[in-house]
Amino acid sequence: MTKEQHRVTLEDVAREAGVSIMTVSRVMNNTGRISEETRTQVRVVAERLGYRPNRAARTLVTKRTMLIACIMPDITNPYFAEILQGVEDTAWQEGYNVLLMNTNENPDREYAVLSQLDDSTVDGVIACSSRISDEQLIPLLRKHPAVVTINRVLPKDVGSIVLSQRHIGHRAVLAAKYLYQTGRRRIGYLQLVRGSSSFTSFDFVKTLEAEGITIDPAWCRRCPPVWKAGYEQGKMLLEEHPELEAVVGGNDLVTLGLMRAAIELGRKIPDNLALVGADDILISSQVTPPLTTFRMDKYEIGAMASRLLLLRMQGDYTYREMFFPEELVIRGTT
Amino acid sequence: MTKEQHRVTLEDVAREAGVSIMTVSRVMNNTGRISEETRTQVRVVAERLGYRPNRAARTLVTKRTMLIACIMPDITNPYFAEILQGVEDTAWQEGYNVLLMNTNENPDREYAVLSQLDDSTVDGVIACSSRISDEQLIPLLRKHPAVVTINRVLPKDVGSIVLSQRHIGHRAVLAAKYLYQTGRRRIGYLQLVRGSSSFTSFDFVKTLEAEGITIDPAWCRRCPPVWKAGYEQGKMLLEEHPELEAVVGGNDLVTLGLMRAAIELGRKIPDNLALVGADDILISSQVTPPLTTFRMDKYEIGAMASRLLLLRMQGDYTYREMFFPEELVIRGTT
DNA sequence: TTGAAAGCGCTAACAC
DNA sequence: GTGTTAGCGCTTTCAA
Repeated sequence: MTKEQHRVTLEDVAREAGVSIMTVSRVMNNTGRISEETRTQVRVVAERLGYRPNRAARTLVTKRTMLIACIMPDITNPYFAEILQGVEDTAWQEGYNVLLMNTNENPDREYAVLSQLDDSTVDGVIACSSRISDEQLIPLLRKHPAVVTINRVLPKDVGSIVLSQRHIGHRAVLAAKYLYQTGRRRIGYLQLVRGSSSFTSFDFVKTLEAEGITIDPAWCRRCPPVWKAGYEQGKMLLEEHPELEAVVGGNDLVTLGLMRAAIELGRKIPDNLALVGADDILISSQVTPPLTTFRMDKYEIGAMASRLLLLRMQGDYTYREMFFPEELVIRGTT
Repeated sequence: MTKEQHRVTLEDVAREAGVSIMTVSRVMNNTGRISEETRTQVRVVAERLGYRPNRAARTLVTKRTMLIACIMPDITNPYFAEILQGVEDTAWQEGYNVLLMNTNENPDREYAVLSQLDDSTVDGVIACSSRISDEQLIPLLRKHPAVVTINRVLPKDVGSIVLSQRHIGHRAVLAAKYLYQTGRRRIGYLQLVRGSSSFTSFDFVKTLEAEGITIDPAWCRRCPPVWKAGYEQGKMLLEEHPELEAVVGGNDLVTLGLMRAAIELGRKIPDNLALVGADDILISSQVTPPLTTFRMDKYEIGAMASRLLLLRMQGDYTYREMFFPEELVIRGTT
């Protein structure tokens, strides 16, 4: 396309149609009272000239960008990809486009992204599974007119929230309890390292202790939330602690990484080692043996986040908290 | 955050700092010659007031949005997720944000998305694995100042392209030839249905015939590019044609769906049925047996698309064509 | 039902 | 080095 081409503006259409630019503007936006005659006339001319409203000009005066930002730790993690799909579909249906800000599990990048963002860029922001601390996150979110977080509790005045587990670490504890019920005693934990307050090994040990389940802190290991790290950290964990009878993973990806390592180390799953994941991604049901994990409606989590954001963008600042229950899916690894 | 809050503008900073708004503008953009003294003075005031440039206003005058659109068939397909990651990382490094337009494998939605987009919304567009026909796609792309496609050939004046196989269907043919070499004769094909010109069963049969390999068209089946469809269509294909010795899949997702169906039907892989996929997603290496498929650098494909787009956005309209070679990865299914 | 004027917040171009 | 002026293309407001 030629770069020098004059962009068709309201003025061009108005001149050509023999009306004022206000009339054209009204026709294009379906606002105000316009005679049927003028309306069609303007429509025809606009069509012929190929008129397209200039988004920046409109935004400058209306202060609405029709854009929302979605901040995600890692879109190559199927868990997040599905959530994003839900976010985007719903936003699209309501006439919004999504600015994707993938942070690659890098807290610094998340911080930079959030700092860069402002209300002249987007009308609202969805922050999914933030990897930065409340101390950093909350002040940044406060600067935005409309905010929804996924998997992060927020002061009620900052934004609405969507959660996929009752409390952080809730699934890990459920998993351990289930493993205990099935007779496993030496239960390890692959804790996700996320730059933000997460459910630590300490929390894991303490919580289970209260339930009468004893966990050796040495059975717990910190691990970045990606497959390769699960494989590497999992291998080290199993080598150092061959006595482990079971491991709970922070997400399915790391659990499957550990499972691969376990198989290479000659462990027989589930007899020799039991495994529980956390978010039921497709791959988990397809490996052998299939992974016991927690299922939740990821698409709907994303869609709900979009809906809650929409409400806020429309001026309804009621705090809302949606909880999507997780369901233990028992498969071949336990 | 209070909605009524007055946004800090250049004027506010200028007044407060006792200079003109142009001086502030220059300081904020690091353009023109400004005395060190004024510069720091302005910076301090801007900082104190929390000044943030208004993106819409800037866009209105500069005609640059600093946004690129990335149109993708399905971000829950790990193949596309990785490409998108490459696109976004590279764009981000260059100061651009990415507008994600996921079309859910729906050609109508892709058409709608592309029609809606214009140069007041984004500075450039990357269309990945378009599912609409050239007749629809090319005219829409021509309206954009800067375009790059992934996996789609384009007239040289429309945009640059990034390809992950030599020709459409190239990998399927390579796969069939490889299967033939390993002794398989009755080779089926799970052809991706994509609303756009794809490599059809007819092409598959014809091309292989020229190589001396005979394929019965009844062994070929059309299939939407998602796991579930691969499972369903795969099951029907195998039930109707138990004589099949091997199947080539249009992508890894459908091939793995078919593999699941095959296992349920009691087929032993690879002895009783051999399988070849097409894009080596993580899951393919983790299933049992691991899938023979083609490997390519998906992240780099996306990153390259961003780079080529950047060149065009900077006014270098040289047509460029990048080809990322695929590599056959032989694993347990053959 | 239509139009004129003003201005959103910024930068380009030119003056001083 | 710094300021003034003139818009970018649109919608809001008010007048006709």
